[in-house]
Amino acid sequence: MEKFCPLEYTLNFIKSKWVILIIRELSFGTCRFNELEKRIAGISQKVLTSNLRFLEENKLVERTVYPVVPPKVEYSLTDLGKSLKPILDQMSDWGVKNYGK
Amino acid sequence: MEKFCPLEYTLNFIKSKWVILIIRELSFGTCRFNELEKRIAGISQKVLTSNLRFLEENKLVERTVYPVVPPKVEYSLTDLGKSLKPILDQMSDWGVKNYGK
DNA sequence: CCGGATCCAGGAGGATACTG
DNA sequence: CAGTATCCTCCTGGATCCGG
Repeated sequence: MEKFCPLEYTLNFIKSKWVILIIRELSFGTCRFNELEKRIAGISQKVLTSNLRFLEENKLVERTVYPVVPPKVEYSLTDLGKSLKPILDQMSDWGVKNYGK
Repeated sequence: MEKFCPLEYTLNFIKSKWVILIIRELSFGTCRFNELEKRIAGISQKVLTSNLRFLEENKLVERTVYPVVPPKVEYSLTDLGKSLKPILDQMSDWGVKNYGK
């Protein structure tokens, strides 16, 4: 049996390039699927979908479906998701400061 | 051409489960290859080697070879490597606080 | 003691086409 | 608009064996 490692636990949520980009976009506010796809350059529909599912399962992101035609689905960060933001900000700061060293 | 993303840049260094464990071990002080292998449960020689090479290439870890028989090689964190520690600590804190939510 | 060389499995993610 | 369904490629990392 593996010992629980909080560091590894957290890493599992943010180790994906796409996940952190999604969290950053959603930190600006609620956003529709299509809007996310446009804002995150290079992401495919499949990858966006699977990453959003993953984030939803882990309660970092909330999904709201409006039963209209055409479909409308909105995504937003939960409080738990928002609580990751300081970590991402710190990582971003480190990148700015140490790029190219 | 891709735009530079500091967040993604930093993530590249710490997204590996093994890398963060190695950095954490080395944050306690200089360590030999064999010692690292024993302390990091479950890591294989190949993976430990390749991760250390990666960290060395990116100047996060320093490698010192003593030309003796049997071979002796010591690894330690550079200042750049040490500067990642606060980020790892913050991630660890988040894991402790939010595990199981 | 410290690796390098080789082979292999699993998962992330890209490309493309299709649908309620 | 918001996905599903397929197929395919690359990379991480596990297992094992060999060498200075």
